[in-house]
Amino acid sequence: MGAAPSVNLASETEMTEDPTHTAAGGPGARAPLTRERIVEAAVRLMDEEGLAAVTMRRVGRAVGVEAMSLYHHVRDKDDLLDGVVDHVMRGFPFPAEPGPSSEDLAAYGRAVAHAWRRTLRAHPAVVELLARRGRSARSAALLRPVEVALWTLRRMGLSPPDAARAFHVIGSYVMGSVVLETGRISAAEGGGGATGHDLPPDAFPQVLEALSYLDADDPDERFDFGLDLMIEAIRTLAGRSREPERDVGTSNATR
Amino acid sequence: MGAAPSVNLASETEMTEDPTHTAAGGPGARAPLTRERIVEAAVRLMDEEGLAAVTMRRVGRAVGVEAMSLYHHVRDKDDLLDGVVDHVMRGFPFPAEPGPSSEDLAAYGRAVAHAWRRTLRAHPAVVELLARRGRSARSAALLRPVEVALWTLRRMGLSPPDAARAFHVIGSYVMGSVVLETGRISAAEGGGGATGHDLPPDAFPQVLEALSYLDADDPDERFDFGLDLMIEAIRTLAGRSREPERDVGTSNATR
DNA sequence: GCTGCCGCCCGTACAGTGTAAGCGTACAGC
DNA sequence: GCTGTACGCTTACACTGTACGGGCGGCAGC
Repeated sequence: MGAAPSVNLASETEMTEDPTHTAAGGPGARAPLTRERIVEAAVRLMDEEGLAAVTMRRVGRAVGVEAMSLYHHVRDKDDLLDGVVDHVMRGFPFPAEPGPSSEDLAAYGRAVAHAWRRTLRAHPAVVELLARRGRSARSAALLRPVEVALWTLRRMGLSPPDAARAFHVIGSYVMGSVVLETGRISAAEGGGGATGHDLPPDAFPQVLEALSYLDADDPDERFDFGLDLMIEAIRTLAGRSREPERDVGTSNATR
Repeated sequence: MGAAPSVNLASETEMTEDPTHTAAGGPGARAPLTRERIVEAAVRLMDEEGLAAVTMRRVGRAVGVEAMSLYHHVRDKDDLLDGVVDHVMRGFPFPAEPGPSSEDLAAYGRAVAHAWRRTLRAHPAVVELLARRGRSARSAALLRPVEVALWTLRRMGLSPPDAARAFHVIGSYVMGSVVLETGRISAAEGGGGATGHDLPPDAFPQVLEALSYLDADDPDERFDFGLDLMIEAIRTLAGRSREPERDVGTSNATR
């Protein structure tokens, strides 16, 4: 966790926030209650109890304040959620700069994809937030990793339109795998097949068999399986795109 | 009071489903209000105004009934949403049976992926529902397309564990692409950059350029670009898997 | 006919949501 | 001292899901 709050004191969520106005009589304000503290509390709540638990009143309680007091630091709830996305993306673990060789760049691309995956899996609910707001939540913290990913694809030899396409493909894959996996997880812990109708045992044999394999597999290896596939394809595509020797970056858009 | 629905609201309403108490001479009950009608109204509401608009009261109004009356046909709201997923998946457009050749099977696989994509894009909110409930919503209507997809992969020559993996990869891609695209769409129609801070013009040049390409591209072609990539990879994987003397262990086949 | 009965629908009520409006108070500058 | 301002609190309103109880209509038995 790159941007982990060093304070880390709490260990207790809900009520631990003390009055705090007893502290120093100095010029300091009384227990700041900054926007950042609010956002951090919201992130914690989201990670621990899901997006539905992120409620103005719950967040307020977590920072020791009434709900309406939050509105002095966030415009409304959407603004708070934008702050949550921003805060999470500010923790994006950028990999170390790559070398110039094709293998280095491929490895770097893999590392960037892993960083995305790690970030999203650490806070699965942000996927829902990203899907919900789509384009409106475009903070610098969110765009920087996108920029790096696109830059990497260009460096691997893709033309601008191909880089955009490749980013969309890989991004979709990363996003979707997080959706599928965390959906699975939350359902697994959710209470042991509550709804009732278990699947009939003999219909859907393929599904039954596949489920056992999916459960047995390591999700990370499964993810790499698909990722390697795409990176390999990108390298061939790049090679084709670079055909006219030095001339990088022009045309060759449509295959 | 209860006997006079003619005076009843009817004013604005959602869309005034149907009169329900026409004629009334026959032996018929008074417009059954079956679970199916409720689910259909919920789907319509979800498609037109988003998942947040699916409210017991709103659904009730759409079928001409008070909210509490719905509870005689659905256990609770989650049950209703399960019904929504079920109803949508029952509309899955199964492609025609394939021939036995490898090309036919590949084309069939493509068609199945397209059917998934079409179904999800027609009702984008079900992605959120699937992600939220994950495993608990496993009706026959949902599992049948999964079974077909797995069956197709097996037919293409994949071993059971490879078929499971490939399904996960392609499924993630389909899911993710729908998330990205519909997120984009809903944001585009959502009100013209409401939040405020537009991105600084010169930072993130790659992002800016990529956005223009992504907007210009046809989403379906972009989707096919990634899909073909995966199907091609599957065919090689299948060929390798079916060849006994060639050891499958090359780095990404079996791990 | 009448009398129960029972499935369906409604009205009311309660806890919880986001947030608009106004009040109280502690500190800054004078 | 006084005053303006920033911040937190209280109250209030329109919503949400749903527990509870009551009423109305069509049925079986007689």
